[in-house]
Amino acid sequence: MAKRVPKSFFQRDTCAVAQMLLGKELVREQIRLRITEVEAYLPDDSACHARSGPTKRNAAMFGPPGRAYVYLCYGLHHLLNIATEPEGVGAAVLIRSCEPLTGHETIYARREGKAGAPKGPALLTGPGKVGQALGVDVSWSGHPLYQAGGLEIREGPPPEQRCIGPRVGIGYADPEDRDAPLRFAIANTPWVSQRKTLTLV
DNA sequence: ACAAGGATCCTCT
DNA sequence: GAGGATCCTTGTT
Repeated sequence: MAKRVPKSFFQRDTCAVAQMLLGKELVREQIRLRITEVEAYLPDDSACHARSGPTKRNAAMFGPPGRAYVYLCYGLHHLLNIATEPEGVGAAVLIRSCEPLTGHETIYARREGKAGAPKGPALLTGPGKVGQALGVDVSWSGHPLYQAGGLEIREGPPPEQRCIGPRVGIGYADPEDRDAPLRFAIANTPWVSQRKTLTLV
């Protein structure tokens, strides 16, 4: 298995971390997911949860880089983020989509709803689905992703080509933040949500 | 103490 | 393409 991404990887510009996360692997127990789509949430960003300063919910965003920030969205979806920037600065990268590499049985079991787990990319293209597949919840906020145990990020082959576009679901943000090209995805893969809004880089 | 709204997903038309 | 589910967080009174 590939080695873990070191702590130093996360201590740099949030946009750089977001783009370099494409192709890396999220590993928990027997599940391995290739990261295919991410979004950057920056300091001084009206779309970022940290925009109003630290709170009980977003505290992990202000913590040291390389740790998980998991929060509950719409009362039912657990969204996985990775804290970036030095301690005291509120910024993070949201994991939007993944391609399953191993652990399909567990993923299917966790994603199974009334109609069963969907076949194909609908299985994991969306941040709520990724959180569900990995079995994370808000208690994972603050968990280090650069050390053994629990949830880890490991090296993987970088994408040959990338896509870029505006972020999803942030209509409440200021126009300049709402339209900022801070969403990154691997090109030429079906494991990406909302592909039509993306353009090749 | 209260009201408002959300970094989504799924189903139905 | 549109709407409901569902409940916690946040800012305000």
